[in-house]
Amino acid sequence: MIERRDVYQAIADPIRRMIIQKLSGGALNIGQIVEDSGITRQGIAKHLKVLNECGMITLTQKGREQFCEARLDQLDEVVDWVNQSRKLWGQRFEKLDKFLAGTKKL
Amino acid sequence: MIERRDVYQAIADPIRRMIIQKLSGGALNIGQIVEDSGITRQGIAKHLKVLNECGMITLTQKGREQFCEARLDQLDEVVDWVNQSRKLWGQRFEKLDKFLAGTKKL
DNA sequence: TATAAATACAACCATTTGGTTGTGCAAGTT
DNA sequence: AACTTGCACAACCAAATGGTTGTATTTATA
Repeated sequence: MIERRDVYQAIADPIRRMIIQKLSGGALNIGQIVEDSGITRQGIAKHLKVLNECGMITLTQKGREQFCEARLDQLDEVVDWVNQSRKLWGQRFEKLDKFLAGTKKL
Repeated sequence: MIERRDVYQAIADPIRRMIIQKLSGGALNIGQIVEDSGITRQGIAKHLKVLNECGMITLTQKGREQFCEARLDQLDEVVDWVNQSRKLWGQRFEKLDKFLAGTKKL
C-alpha cells in the first residue's frame, strides 16, 4: 500500500486515460482539459498531479496558463510488459515439447 | 469512486502483474502462486479475486486444488488503447499541415 | 484601478485498496 | 480415524484514492 507512481497507475483511472487521449491531440491548458470532463477543476488538478508524478505529462507555465503535454513514450513500458507476457505464453509448451522430443530419441 | 473492474485495474498492481507473468508460463494452483510472492495466501486470494472479476484469469476446481489460467487476450484492450493514443499523437500536426498547404495554394 | 480568468493550496470526506489474523471446512493421506 | 493440505470466508486495519468546497494568489483585461 505504498503510494505507487508508475505508468500502470497513471492509466488505471478512466479520467486519467481521457486526459491522456485529449492531450494526444496536442497540448492543452487545464481549463480545456476540464471541459466536458464531468468533474471539478480541482479534481482534474489532482489527476494531473498524479500524471505528472508518473512522468506521463510535462507542465509548462505560460503567463497565467499552465500548458500540459503528453509524454506518450512512457506507455512503451506497458506495451513491452504485455509483449513479454505474450512471449512467455507462446513458449509455455516448449519445455514439454523438448521433453517429448527427448524421450522420442531414447 | 465506483469499484472499477477492468484490465487497467488488473495490471495496476505490481503483485497482480507478477501473478499474470507467472501464469503466462502455464496454469498454476494457488499455493504455487503464493511461493516467493512475499505476501500471505489470503493476500494472494484477494488479488486473484480481482483478476477473476476483471476477466484476466479463469479458475478451475480440480479436487481440492484450484487451477488458475491467464487470459492474456484481455490485454489487447490496453495495447489497442495505447496505439490509438499514439495514432492521435502522430496526427496532431496534420490539421496545421493541411492549413499551411492550403495557404500555399492561395 | 477594478474585475475577471487561471490556477494553487488546504481541509475534509466516503470509499477502495491491500494487507493482516483467525476460523472453518472439504479433500486427500497415513 | 486422525492428520495434513488447499482453500474459502469474515473481521479488522492503515493508507491511498477520488472526489468535494472554500480561500488565496497571480495575471491579464475593461
